[in-house]
Amino acid sequence: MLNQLEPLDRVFHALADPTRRALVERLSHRSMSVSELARPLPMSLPAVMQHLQVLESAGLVRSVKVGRTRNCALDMAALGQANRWIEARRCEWDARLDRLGDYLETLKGENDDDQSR
Amino acid sequence: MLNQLEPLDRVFHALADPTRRALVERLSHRSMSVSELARPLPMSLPAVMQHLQVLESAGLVRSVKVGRTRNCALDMAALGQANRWIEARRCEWDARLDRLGDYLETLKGENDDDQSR
DNA sequence: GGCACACTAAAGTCCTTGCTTAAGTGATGC
DNA sequence: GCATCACTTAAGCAAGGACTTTAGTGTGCC
Repeated sequence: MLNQLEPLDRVFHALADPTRRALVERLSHRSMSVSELARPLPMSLPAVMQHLQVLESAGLVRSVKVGRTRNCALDMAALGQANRWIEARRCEWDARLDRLGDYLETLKGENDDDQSR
Repeated sequence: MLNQLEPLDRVFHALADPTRRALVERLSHRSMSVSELARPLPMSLPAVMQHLQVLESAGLVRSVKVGRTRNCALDMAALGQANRWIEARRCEWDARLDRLGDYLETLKGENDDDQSR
């Protein structure tokens, strides 16, 4: 990774970890505090914090400190970015299949011409 | 990462690298040989091979050897998997917003009741 | 005030990644 | 046959990731 970390790098990297996906999954139901998120997980609280920092720097999670607790909420925008990249690939893929289909149609047409001659 | 690598882990991890996304992007236009994929990239051919192996083990790319060249093609199925995971999060998020909306409606209704008394 | 609670920061360890170079292997073309 | 082309394998290495433990910091409650 020679170049600056692009947003998509951070988003996909954040989602590549099962613990972080589990956090996102639970936050998609409702927002929670750090310790509430950490409670069911088989690791230390600092570890969970670090995962949350990864998610936050990817833009997937936003958090605000209220008193001594930090409340974490999902931010769908970053997920939307990832989604759009994937959708763009599908579009190009479909366009490719269309071109292939057109090409085959052309071949078929030429073949018909040959036969009608 | 204590547990076995889940499919989604591999897919998102594969997509987290800009070089690999570029490969997927070009393969979404048309399939290519390894050296054709490697030509524009500023790294050695073994490095590109390793990226392709990551993509292939994630199920994003399939390849067949024809003579002495290996032809690589995109496999949309794995991308679909990633897409579905993201969509599922969005659904849950929307459901959460609906519940919130219902709750606010309920409050409003109760408030109206109070006023009509 | 003072104790507990909810984080936060720092340092250290071990494993994985993303490259590199060098040395194969196995078709293709003359 | 033999050089060339298109990979393939292996080894090595610097950097980054996923934890840990230990030691703070700032709030809330009695």
